[in-house]
Amino acid sequence: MPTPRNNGPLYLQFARAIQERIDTGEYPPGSRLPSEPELCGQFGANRLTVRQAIAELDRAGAIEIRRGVGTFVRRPVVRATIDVDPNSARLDVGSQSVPVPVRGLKGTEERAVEVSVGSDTAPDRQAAEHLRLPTSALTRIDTVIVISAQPWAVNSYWVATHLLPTGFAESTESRNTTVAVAEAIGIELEYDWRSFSAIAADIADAQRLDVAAGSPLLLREGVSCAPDGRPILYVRRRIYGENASFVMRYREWRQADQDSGGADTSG
Amino acid sequence: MPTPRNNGPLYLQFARAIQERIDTGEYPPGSRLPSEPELCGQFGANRLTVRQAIAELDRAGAIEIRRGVGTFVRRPVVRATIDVDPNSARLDVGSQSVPVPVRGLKGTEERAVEVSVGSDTAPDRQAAEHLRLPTSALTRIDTVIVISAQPWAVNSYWVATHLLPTGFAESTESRNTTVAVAEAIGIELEYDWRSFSAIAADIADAQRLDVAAGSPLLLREGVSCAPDGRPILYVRRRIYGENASFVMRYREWRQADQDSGGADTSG
DNA sequence: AAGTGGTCTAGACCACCGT
DNA sequence: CGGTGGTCTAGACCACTTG
Repeated sequence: MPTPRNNGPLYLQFARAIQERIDTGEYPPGSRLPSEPELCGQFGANRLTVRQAIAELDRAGAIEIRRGVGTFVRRPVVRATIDVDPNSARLDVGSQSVPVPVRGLKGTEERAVEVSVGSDTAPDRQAAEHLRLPTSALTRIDTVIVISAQPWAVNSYWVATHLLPTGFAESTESRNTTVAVAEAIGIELEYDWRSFSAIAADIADAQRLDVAAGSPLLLREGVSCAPDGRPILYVRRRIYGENASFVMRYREWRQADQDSGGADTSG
Repeated sequence: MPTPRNNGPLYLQFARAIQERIDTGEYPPGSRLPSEPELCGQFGANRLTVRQAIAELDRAGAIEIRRGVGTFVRRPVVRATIDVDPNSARLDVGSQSVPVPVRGLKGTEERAVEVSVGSDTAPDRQAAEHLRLPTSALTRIDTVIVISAQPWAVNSYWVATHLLPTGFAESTESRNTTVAVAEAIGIELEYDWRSFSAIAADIADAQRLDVAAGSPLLLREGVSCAPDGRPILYVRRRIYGENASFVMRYREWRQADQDSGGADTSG
């Protein structure tokens, strides 16, 4: 009996209705939403339609679904902050020392999960462009950074195959890959550039990060170069969006202009 | 006839299967996927199940669905790059001059879409904390940046209500809000800090940006302060992830160390 | 055992796009 | 017009969590 198509599809109307109940405090943070059958009754709609509305709110990050338990209004997220300091970050010494302000943070490790030579996907071609080499000349190292037994980020590194000693891949387990690469090829690496953008988790990344496909990821790409400027290493780090925030503290830099040599905490 | 629950739900198996066809080049970029009925036949499953697999790939950004036409493998995205230069960006003069390398880029404007005083949602409380004022003392200005008639970003600005002249909201149409605020309150604004992270589009942002709820957005937050360091303005800009990438060119900064006063292109 | 959310089917009708 | 994807229903069975 609801208005047919005046206000868009039913499931969006329901999603907006529930969101409004959250905004007005009718469903406060942490509280349980009515169960799916209950909402079906309230809205007079099929369960699948109601579920579509709920899925919308879930993807939007407004609610948290706990299977077998119920659906709850999400509390505001606390993100880890990582400083990006252009003055101290000029030497690329990697960045495993993520200052994550989360309880029980022990055991940070970077595990290589896959090494491929000369593969040719879209990111491979992008890497080839940045390093000015054909994809066939590159080795790609995929790793996962695990913090407190939780996958925190996935990385892909590309470097010219001829620079790497044979058997390098096997030796990189549980190590900082950037440092390992720099040592292996005997070149001190500097930042060329770094960039930030937001992407959707593809199916492979979603599996490795244990999140839903399409989840927002913070993509941090960059090239590290030799002291003479030759591009050596292309890195693509994908971090689950809620896990991190990169901060540039302009005012602090201004105040401590002559200070230098701070700890590298750039992610 | 398919294996029941050994490899996870059917729709994920189908999604992975289709993704693999894309990765192997069986479905090259730009090509049309089989229609839903065709895929139902291939997989021997219900249309809704197949659609769930397709939706997964859509959210992951692997495909593009054109209603009434078909479903296509997406071509790699070209992102606009925006330089973040800590040396030239010390004065906050706003940043409407986004150098977007997209054809037909004319007409950039920032429209105020909503002004509220003393509202008290989660972001409002965050703003209050950053500006060290109660939420009741703040005015919030929501704007949309439109480029080539396309919504490009949504912004929320918070500033102490008592600093603003009465009737300010009506005068900000089609203007750079940061500049307008700075002029209105008669204070020259500097960057205090800026941060980048990734968030999911909530329902309101999704509507304003004309994207699906849950789409990855690049969140750029920050505080601008008076020359004496007092925090004045808190900004929250949400940009559709595929639209922008913020770049820090360390090597260029190193090479041109004494140069200063470049154009402000920070988004 | 009871209640929650997760998956899947069969079938229907609609909105959009191209020809 | 025919084919595409979008929405919706009714009903079934399953997996998970809690008591």
